[in-house]
Amino acid sequence: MSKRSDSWLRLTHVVASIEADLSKTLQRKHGLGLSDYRALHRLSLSPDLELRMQELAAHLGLNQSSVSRMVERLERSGFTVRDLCPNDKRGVYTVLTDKGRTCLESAQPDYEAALAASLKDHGCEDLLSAAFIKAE
Amino acid sequence: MSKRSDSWLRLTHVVASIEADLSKTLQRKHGLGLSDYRALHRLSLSPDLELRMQELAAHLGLNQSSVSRMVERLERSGFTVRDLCPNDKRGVYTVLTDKGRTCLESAQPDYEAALAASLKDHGCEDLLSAAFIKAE
DNA sequence: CCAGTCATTGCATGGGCATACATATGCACA
DNA sequence: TGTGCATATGTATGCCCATGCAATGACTGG
Repeated sequence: MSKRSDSWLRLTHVVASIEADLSKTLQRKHGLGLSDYRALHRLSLSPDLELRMQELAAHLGLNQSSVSRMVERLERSGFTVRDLCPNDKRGVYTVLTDKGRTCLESAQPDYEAALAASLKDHGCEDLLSAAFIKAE
Repeated sequence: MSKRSDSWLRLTHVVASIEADLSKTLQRKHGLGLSDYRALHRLSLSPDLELRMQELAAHLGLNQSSVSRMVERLERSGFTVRDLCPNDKRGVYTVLTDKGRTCLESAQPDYEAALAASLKDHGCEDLLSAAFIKAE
């Protein structure tokens, strides 16, 4: 009955479907999960190519423990290294490696392309502009 | 750089956050998962309060196997019962029980309220209307 | 009899919550 | 001033859950 929850359902389906597309593309072409890709991306935007776990978690919208394990994955793949924070011995920096940067750069075009294609596939080419008309 | 992927990221974060809110509300107040709630809802819309696994999967945007296990959960809680399809012995109907209908009816107002509140919290009160301006 | 369809099941994965542990910080009190 | 304790913060780990994929088994229809 509620128009609102009905629209919400549609929106979530579309978003989930597109996210799945992106995830599969990244996995297939680069062996990278969606969160992993986004983590690399975030790191690449950071001045020193490094972020603390919490910052990463906040940026990605993930739980702190999930990030801890994600970083473990990234580190196993050689895309990042952990670096102890000198000032605060509790803190841990995750630093993007050259390999990580290279991987990101190779994945980025595929990600962008897949996003554009998937949006189009779902007839949502103007969803993003519509969604953020008034955002800031 | 890409404005598109940037907006997409924002959108996914908002959606994920709201979905998490909804999920927690349902879990806390009714012991129901988000997919479970939506399954009950779909079933309630069906003429005979029943759907086959595949139909349910399609409606929910979930994998067939996920639905199979979800129905297992619902059945354990007494919200649905399985019913063999007479014409096609491969098929299985999932039928909403009275208990299931009751549970859904009690959860529905909370779901709607939580959705409205969460949308508001995220400053997305007009996201839905914006998103579907041109949809049909 | 064979190809396609439906549901279930084994397995792997990513995520969250609660907890543990190390460190930091602030505060009370002598 | 300094010491010690309580509390807060940062990360890692154990556990559980929902989901997807692939394989299986039952059945259908040509």
